[in-house]
Amino acid sequence: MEKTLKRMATMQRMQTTGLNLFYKKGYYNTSVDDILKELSLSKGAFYYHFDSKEDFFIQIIEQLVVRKVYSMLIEPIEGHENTLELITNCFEDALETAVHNELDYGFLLNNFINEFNGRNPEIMKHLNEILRIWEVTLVSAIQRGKFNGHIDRHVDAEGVAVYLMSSFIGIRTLMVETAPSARKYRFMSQLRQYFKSIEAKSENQPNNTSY
Amino acid sequence: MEKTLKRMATMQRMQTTGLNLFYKKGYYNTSVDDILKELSLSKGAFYYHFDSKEDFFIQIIEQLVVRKVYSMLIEPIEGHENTLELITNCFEDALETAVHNELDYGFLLNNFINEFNGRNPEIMKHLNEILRIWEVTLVSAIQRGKFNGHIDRHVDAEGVAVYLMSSFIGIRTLMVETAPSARKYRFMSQLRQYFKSIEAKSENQPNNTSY
DNA sequence: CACGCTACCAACCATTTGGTCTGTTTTTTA
DNA sequence: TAAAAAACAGACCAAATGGTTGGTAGCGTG
Repeated sequence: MEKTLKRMATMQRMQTTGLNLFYKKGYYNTSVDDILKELSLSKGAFYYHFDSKEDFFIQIIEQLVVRKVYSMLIEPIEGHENTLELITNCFEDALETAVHNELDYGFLLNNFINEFNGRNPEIMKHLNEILRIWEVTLVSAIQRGKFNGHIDRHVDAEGVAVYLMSSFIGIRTLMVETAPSARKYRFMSQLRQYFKSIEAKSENQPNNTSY
Repeated sequence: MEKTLKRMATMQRMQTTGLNLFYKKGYYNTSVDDILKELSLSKGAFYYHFDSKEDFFIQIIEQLVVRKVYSMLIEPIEGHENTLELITNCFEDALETAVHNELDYGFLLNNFINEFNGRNPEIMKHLNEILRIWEVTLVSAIQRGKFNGHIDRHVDAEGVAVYLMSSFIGIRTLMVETAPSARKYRFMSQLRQYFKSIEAKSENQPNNTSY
């Protein structure tokens, strides 16, 4: 049964360095030969494992990009503690990782979305799906927060989610070339300011009583 | 003296359709021939007027992109009225334009920045300069607001500016493929919510008395 | 009207691109 | 251990790319 073991190993190697190069130089600006050169592999190997460059990239999205986004932005906010604190810490961690990343080219998802927008519907389908999951996760986190009494009952969960996604996408772009650490700090301060404005008013205590 | 009139006319034609195509398909994914075909011009014409594709694009930035950003995001917030209202209206208008644009590929600046980030320092210099001007304009607008008593004295002008830029860049990406109108509406609602949290407390009336 | 200069044409070039194809090595299976 | 299948090598191809070059309409000026 494990005859596919070597196959999977080389496929993963290809996908890993493929993603790195696509992230660094962009999809259209990275040739298949570029990836192969870095791996000391031949064209034959590549087209033995993948149908085309596009097929290759879609598999990268499904295998690697999805997981990165999950571990970075989805799972950290799925807990049942104070929602706003979870999101704050999640963003803080994600941005801190970016600061310490020597070679940062911005938010993976944002870069690819911008590259394929209106150009490759097939790939956009996959990228939009990831965005959708992120949005759903945020919305339900906010709603949990409202239910738990941490967030004001009147806030629009969808609105907050869109606003959070927007600001995150944007700050990742702004952090690439100019003062990433300072910008991260300023961003987080304002995020906390914003969160204060949607918190449940202090007189309404969290209704932990309902448990 | 006006013997250069025809020259400038064709150069502008080239730049206009060039920008449209670069915006639509991306810089690296648009060939010089693509632009020439749309104009029914030849290679000779192009390289008679411009040194290279890169030189061509830099001139486009200086001639067209800068002006678009100015009229869209800079000038509308340079007035002396209530700053937060100015910014709100400015964003509202900019996003509304995007909603009604049949073929919207996102925020021009964001698309190009993502494409050239860490790849073409020469072009990034120009794009970062535009961002810098936008930031400076926002910061001084916030400071005017603090001075005029519309904005709380304790807010960090730099922080607000970065936060505003982030969210704007991000929402433009999110508005491209999915429910632009709804997302714009939600975004604007949350922006107003955020602005309320940095407004001067109502007990401190705007110090129009100082005039 | 001839001269010269601007603005443009179009064939051409070297290189790179995604992809194919034939063959060789390596591994599994009988 | 031999045959069969899997994994890979690398030469090859057509199309596309940014850029070059020699030539030529058209037009203002002497």
